[in-house]
Amino acid sequence: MGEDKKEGIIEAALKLFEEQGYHNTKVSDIVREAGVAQGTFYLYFKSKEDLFRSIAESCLDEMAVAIKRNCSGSVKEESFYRMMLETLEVYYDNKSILKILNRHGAASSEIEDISNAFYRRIMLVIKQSLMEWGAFPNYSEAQLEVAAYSKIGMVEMVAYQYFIVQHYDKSHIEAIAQVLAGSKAQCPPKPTDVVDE
Amino acid sequence: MGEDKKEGIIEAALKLFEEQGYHNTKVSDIVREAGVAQGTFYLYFKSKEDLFRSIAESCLDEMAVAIKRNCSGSVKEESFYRMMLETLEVYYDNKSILKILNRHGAASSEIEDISNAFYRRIMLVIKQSLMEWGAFPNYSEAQLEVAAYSKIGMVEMVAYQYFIVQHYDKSHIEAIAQVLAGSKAQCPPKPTDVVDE
Amino acid sequence: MGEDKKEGIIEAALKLFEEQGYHNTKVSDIVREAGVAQGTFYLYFKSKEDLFRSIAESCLDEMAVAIKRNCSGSVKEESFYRMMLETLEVYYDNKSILKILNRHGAASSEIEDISNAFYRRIMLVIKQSLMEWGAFPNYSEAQLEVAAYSKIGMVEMVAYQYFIVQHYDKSHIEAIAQVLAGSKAQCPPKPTDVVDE
Amino acid sequence: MGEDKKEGIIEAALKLFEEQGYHNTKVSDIVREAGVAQGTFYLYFKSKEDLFRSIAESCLDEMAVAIKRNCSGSVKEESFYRMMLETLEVYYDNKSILKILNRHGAASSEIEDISNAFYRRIMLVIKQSLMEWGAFPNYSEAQLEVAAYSKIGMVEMVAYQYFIVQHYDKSHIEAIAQVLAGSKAQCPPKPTDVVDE
DNA sequence: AATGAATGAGCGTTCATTCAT
DNA sequence: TATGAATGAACGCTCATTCAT
Repeated sequence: MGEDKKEGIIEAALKLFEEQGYHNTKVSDIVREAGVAQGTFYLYFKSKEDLFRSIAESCLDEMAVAIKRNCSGSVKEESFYRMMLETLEVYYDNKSILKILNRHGAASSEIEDISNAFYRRIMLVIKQSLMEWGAFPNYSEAQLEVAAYSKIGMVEMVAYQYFIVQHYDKSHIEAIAQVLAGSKAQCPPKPTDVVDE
Repeated sequence: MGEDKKEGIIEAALKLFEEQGYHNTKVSDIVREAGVAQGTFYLYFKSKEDLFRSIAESCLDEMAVAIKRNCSGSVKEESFYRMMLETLEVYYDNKSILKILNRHGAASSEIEDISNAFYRRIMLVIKQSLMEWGAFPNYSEAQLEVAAYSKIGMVEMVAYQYFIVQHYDKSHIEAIAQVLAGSKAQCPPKPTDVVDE
Repeated sequence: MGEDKKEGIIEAALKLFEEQGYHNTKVSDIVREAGVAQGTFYLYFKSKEDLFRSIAESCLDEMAVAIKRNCSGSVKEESFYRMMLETLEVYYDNKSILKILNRHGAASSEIEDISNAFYRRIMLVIKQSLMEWGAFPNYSEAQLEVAAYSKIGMVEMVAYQYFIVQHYDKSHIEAIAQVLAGSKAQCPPKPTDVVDE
Repeated sequence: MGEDKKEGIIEAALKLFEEQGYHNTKVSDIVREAGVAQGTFYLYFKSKEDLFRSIAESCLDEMAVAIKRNCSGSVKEESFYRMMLETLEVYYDNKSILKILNRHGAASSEIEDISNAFYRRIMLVIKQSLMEWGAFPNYSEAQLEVAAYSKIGMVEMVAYQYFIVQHYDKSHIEAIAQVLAGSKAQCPPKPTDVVDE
């Protein structure tokens, strides 16, 4: 039953942080949303920032694990397209944390560190794949890292622009991945029922 | 004379926002740093957020103008490399605002809108260039937009990782641009005196 | 068996109150120290203050009884010296409660009343003795009371200064009592290994 | 005008601390009593405890100065009687702080230190006088210190019992001092209009 | 224009107490 | 009797903003 409450607090916080950002969300908002008392919050988290750190940590870890699982070892023909696709899907599934961190910032240097560690982790996965594929045979390690970071940047920016700013749903992922992979497949036009706000 | 004070406040704020973020910087910090009185702040800015908006607006506008100037019309051989290089340089010169927005977030939906408008503006510049170059002759408008956003994502991520997280100086810009442009030139090894923290 | 737990709580509280004072000691500290659950506390005490009252009451009562026993009826030569000595010993043996009340206060008017009643009780014992000894044959009742209170003040201040502030051990009690009694016996020099802090 | 507010806060705090004790007095009580805003409090004091420390420090310092001024150098016939009288008067005039510290405790180890330093300071003044008077020619330094502390204890206890618990007014000071000095003068009976509570 | 003392709404956190098991 | 998760009222403190000078 205790873990139920903890889960409820995390879910409430995730929702509110996404909607209004970390600084605009009060602990009182979170506990009201979660249906628990003010004091209950502090049974499970040392502080509001501790909650955020905990959420960021677990979400980013989950993302890193998923990306690693999806992107490693697949040395097939369309490898790069698949990597983009799988990574986009992970970003889609975790757009809450993406939105929170991108729109509202890290809120503390500890969370910043966690975020930076996340990027480094993904970068290493991608660098590893690039090496295994022999994609850039004459690149140095340092160059491969730049290339890997640039792939992350591509995915993150389009994920942010299309999933968050423009509210695209999952049906466009493949078309977007094809563009990122350099393929020429048709990218469907922006749906008319989805308006930028 | 009044404009001197306004400039002083802006500079102080830019410095402090970069060092500690928007939410950790108090108006009292800004006026102390600027050497003016508390009340003077409100002669020039409606609120703390108004100051941030004003800073974000002008910095991003400056960046957009610089990128447009540097990236438009240059239909030469190494066009894409030049675009990456020029854009990286603009990012380097404006790494303060980049750091503030990436690390600490937008702090209000108005600033978010400004930020999104900035990306859209840059995207249009790049899309225009891609069209002029005939880089992707059979891409639809929508696909070109995805491609353009992905370029911005590349630049922004590497600019963040190398200029901000790893404190690279300007001397590495060309090498990084070459990787982003897909060139094979040697990327200089990470300087030993610069450590990731 | 329940009384074991009650005793444990009282001992834990006495220890913690002495170390950190009443206000700095949480009920959760006490139950942790006593090794019982939070709720158990309220089986034995109405409230945290009720516990303190209970402790103060029983300690002060014990002291009053001891002082009365030691100081009454002994109409011998060195009467006054013996009174000072015996009282100092009682204070020494109860320096915990002395420290709590002197350093950290009464914490409620009820406890204040208990403390005041204690002093009045001791005062009456001493007044009685003074009368029996004929120490101040021409003093009025009121004057004897002032004299009695002044004796208590003497003992309490030196007990506080030497037993609590300066951590003197029992071996100096006689020397101190001699000074209080106006005797000329040698007061041993302050031990060098005990430093005022 | 700023110092007016600071004074107002100090006076309000002194009054409320005396009436209800440090822990029962909220900052909101103090500012309401002083007629200033909540934030104004923190213009003049770092914290609630800082205010208490500041009050304790200045009151005790004032007392120490007054006692030293009154008790030093007067090597006349009735020296000891005068010392008791003057000291009682200082205690009477500062019964607020006496009441606060005795009834409600020191509230922090820093304030405890200030209090202990006060006692030591007074003790040294009294010891000095005892030496100058040749009151105890064959006492060691250590014995003189015990004697000095015992004098302070006498005064403090009777001051507490008569000025605070029993609300005696200034008219009884001389009679009390005579008893403390060992004189035989008549101590007036307890006034009937003043009741112990 | 410039000042800086004053404001007060608002928030994160604590902790004595309760109650279902 | 014993537990310990849950409660919620209460408080110290912050800081963006105002305004009399």
